[in-house]
Amino acid sequence: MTTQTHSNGGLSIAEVAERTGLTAHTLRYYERDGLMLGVGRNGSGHRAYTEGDLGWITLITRLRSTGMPIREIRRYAEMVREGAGNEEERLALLRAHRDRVRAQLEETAAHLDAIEFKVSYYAAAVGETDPDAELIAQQRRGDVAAPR
Amino acid sequence: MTTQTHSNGGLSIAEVAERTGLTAHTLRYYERDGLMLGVGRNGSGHRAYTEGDLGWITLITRLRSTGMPIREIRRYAEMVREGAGNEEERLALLRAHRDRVRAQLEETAAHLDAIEFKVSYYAAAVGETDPDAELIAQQRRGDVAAPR
DNA sequence: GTCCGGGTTCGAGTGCACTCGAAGTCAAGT
DNA sequence: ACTTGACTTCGAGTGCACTCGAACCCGGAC
Repeated sequence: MTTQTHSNGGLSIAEVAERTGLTAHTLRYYERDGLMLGVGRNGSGHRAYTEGDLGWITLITRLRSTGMPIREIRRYAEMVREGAGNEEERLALLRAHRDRVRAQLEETAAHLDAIEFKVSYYAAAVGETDPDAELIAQQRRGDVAAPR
Repeated sequence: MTTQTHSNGGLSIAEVAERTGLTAHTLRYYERDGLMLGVGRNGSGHRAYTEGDLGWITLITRLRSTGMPIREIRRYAEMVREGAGNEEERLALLRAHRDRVRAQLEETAAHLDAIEFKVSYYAAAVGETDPDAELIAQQRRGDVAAPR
């Protein structure tokens, strides 16, 4: 059997798992838990994902990996399922998350700085030249621009 | 009773909890789990933290909040407790973590971009002017420099 | 001398996000 | 007809990092 759903009515769970990096178990779990917008079935009762579902899963992945809890994603999914009329609420939810992510990003950057410093310390103690340490020192001094 | 340990022999667990933002429960848990370097006790058997302990807890917090698992912090603490001679191994551990944090930071930044985009989309749909969206658009165009 | 607040140890409980196993179905291949 | 393998649902189990409760102790205030 190919992993393709018959009569080309969509993507099988195995295909979606491969493309998204999630497991089939996790995809079913998300659906059970109300995170999906409604996944269709084919003649044999197998899930048939659309390209739109793929995009939605990508969004879920972004939200999850930036720390949004499952239950908040579920709330968002519920709003989307309800259809037009609650855009303001969706916007508020997304903005709140965006603000958290921004803060988290800054905090992580600060922690990273401290960790870099410690690495430099050990590199010096070990007598090994840390190529990164010198680069960072240059950036701090303004000798070179920070990358990206 | 003040929360200060008697005869000024160090900081009480309550003081450390307040200063670090961790709970007393968590501080005991970290010690039990081998994350600390050896916390002293006073005459009554109460923990008496030093300023050095404070610094170490700060490091643990940074490592934890950047995603280092407890057991890896324990490994690091063990090496520090073993004393001089394993600096190269400590360095390797820190570098590996640093690399993960760098990667994580980039990934989060990318996800944030996508979320910002979605916020702009909804802001436009709602007909509300998103002050941030315009700023970001300017940055993308190069009209203004990105902050910080 | 009794009370009280805050400390102590030990072990069990919680919340989150998966992760897995069991038992059954279904369509295609031989 | 039978086997195979990927799917289905359902519910239970796992790993991580705390988090909490119970039972006890100890030093200072009243």
